Amino acid sequence: MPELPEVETIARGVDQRLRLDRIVDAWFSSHPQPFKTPRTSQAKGLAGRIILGVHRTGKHIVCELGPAAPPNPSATAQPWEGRAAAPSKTKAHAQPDAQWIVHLGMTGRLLVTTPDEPIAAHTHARLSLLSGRELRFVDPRRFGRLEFRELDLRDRGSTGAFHAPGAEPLSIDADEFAALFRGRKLAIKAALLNQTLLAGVGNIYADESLFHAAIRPRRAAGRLTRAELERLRQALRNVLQQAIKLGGSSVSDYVDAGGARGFFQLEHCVYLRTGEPCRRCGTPIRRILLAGRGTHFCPRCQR
DNA sequence: CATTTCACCTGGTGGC
DNA sequence: TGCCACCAGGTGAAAT
Repeated sequence: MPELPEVETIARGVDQRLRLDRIVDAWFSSHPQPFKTPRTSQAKGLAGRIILGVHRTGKHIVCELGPAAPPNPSATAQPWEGRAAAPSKTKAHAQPDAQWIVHLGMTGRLLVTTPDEPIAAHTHARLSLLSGRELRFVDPRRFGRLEFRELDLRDRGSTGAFHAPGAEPLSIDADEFAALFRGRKLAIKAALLNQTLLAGVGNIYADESLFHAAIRPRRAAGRLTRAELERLRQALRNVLQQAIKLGGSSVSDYVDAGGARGFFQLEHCVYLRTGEPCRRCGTPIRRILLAGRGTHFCPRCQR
């Protein structure tokens, strides 16, 4: 489900709730698909580690993890009875030396729950935490992926050790943005969806940003004028920022880390509005197939 | 190399 | 109610 705004919302929600909490134990389902790193390695690698912070890159959620053994020897002697994610100065200064990387695929959810919360169907991971809560990964279609990696010495302490390959649409400048599409013959919509060019744009925000930039999805990426590309860059940035403000788009079942729905679906101008009147000109929104994806646009506003 | 197509999954919806 | 076709936020491998 999740594109950049949804993934950002979830990452922030998990970060707020679980920063400086500690993973006590990890359970995983027996389905093989979600595990980019073998389940057993993940379970072994995660157990006992502290969560130093959680952030987004592209459509990936990255949990920065610290050592399993508390750096303060006196803390080792204390039983793990703390209920809150009680931060201590030593913990706060610890450097990440491992990462848990979550990709939600189409239907993945990452939820912070109480342990008594009923286990949803298609739950593939449950991390129990020192605070008594759980971090759960639920994914009916199993397109999501979980990965655990230890950082080598070179990457220690740098929160950027894992990067999505493409550029970040919220921070890319006009020159870099234009360069991404130069000489390319594929449709601009297909280019927007290519994660090695731009990281984080999916079907909803590709369609919505092309509408706001008044550009037809089928236009060849390399044939757009500099002015059109700049319109597109700003439209994309505005749409993504607004969507983050509204907690993402809940089209069918998206919810954030606390189970709350987003509201940006109320602002959609074209996505899943086939046949409905364009919000700007009243012309019925058209749907075509492009790059194998449903593609929605206004035939009058978008040229 | 650039680009397109398809397989991977389950579930919801709407037509008959 | 059942059955079926079609649709769905993503991506990576295979084909072109």
